[in-house]
Amino acid sequence: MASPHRKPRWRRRADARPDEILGAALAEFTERGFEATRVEDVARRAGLSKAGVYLYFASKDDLLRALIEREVAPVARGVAALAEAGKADPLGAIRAIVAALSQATSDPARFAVPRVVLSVAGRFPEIGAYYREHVVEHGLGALAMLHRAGVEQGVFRDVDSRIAARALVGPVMLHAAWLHVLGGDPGKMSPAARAEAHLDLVLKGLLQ
Amino acid sequence: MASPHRKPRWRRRADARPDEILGAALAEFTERGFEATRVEDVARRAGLSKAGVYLYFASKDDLLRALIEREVAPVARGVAALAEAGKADPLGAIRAIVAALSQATSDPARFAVPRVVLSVAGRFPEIGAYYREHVVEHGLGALAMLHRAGVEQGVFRDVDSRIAARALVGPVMLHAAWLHVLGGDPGKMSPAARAEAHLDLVLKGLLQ
DNA sequence: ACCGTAAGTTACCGGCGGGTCAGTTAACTC
DNA sequence: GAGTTAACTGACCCGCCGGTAACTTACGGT
Repeated sequence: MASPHRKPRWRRRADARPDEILGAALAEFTERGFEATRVEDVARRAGLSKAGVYLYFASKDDLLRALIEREVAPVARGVAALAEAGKADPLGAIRAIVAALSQATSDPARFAVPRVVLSVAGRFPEIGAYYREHVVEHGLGALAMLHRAGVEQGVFRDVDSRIAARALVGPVMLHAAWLHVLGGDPGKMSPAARAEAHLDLVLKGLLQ
Repeated sequence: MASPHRKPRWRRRADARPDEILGAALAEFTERGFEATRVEDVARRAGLSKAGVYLYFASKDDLLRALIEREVAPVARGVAALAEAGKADPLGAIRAIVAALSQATSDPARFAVPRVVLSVAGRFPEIGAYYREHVVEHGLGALAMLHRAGVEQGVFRDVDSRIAARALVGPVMLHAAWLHVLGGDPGKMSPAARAEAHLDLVLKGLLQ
């Protein structure tokens, strides 16, 4: 006999679906790139059918936009919080931020979004602009403010704040791109040690 | 009458074709991205038919590989030359290299190849690896050698040479990515001035 | 128990684009 | 010139994938 309590072929879970689909999309986009992943791949990984995805997102492009927006929001909040908290001790805050950034960008999963943005920005300039405004500009702006605060307290030299911000972040990002995009060998140095060595150099300078 | 000396509908130019096709491919890939450009777009821009392209390149992927290889070669030679020439005056050489890099990466055309590599490296890991070995590793290696030379001459502090190389190049590349990939506003500061300010910071340090 | 509806599914369509093929024509050789 | 070869083209093929339409099923309300 067929049990009257057989488990349903699928469940109605309208609340959870969008997040699950976006999660699957991030994973697939990271592994194969946006253009090469089929909507059906995303659907399968999220545990529903392709048409199911189209119940929540109007198009593949829309899926990408929604993904970036979702991922950007928490980063933007985190940046603002860190910057605000560090005004009293700019040097300490900068140390903490660079260390945290070095740690975060060492994790392929946490570098996934920048990776995707980098690869699709050519085809979707709005996405590039969105990411720049909400993450890059915001983050560099926060560091620049910390630098200004440090100048006023007499700890930092009075150089261009944007240059200072880039000098702090640039090498970390270069390393991450080299590692995750170009497939570089991580080597034996830990993210923390790398951050330390980098900070020492930028703070004290390269000259003898 | 139909002139017997009418100009031919096309010319046989087997020697020039490959280069022209690669040039067209670079332009199209830069404008639209690799995935979004059709082989026919490349063909049209190169002035022949789509089937003509397939006389010289086995596939679209092959076209991409050939392009990267062609573009990488001169850069690799240039790097080697600069590094060799600068051993006597490491500080001067580093100044020159950073200034030249800042200048070069400000030009969208000269940043086109890195841009394309960045965007396709996910789908073609061999291309990422190739670029890393022949350009990034090579370039950073040359800078690291200059740093070692400077340490021995007593001009530079004895820090990790790879860290030093990244600190010199990272901020410049970050700025280029911000400018050309994310669509940042160039602003009024000239590439030369930016290089100067950056060098001043990294050489003398951020601390008061 | 039985609706009504929203959440799913399966099956399909259409066109786009990578790649090929059969024929054409430029240009070199003798 | 006639013959040969290799460069080049136009027209075509076909598989893939974004998107949709028509149908089913879970499930809350009465």
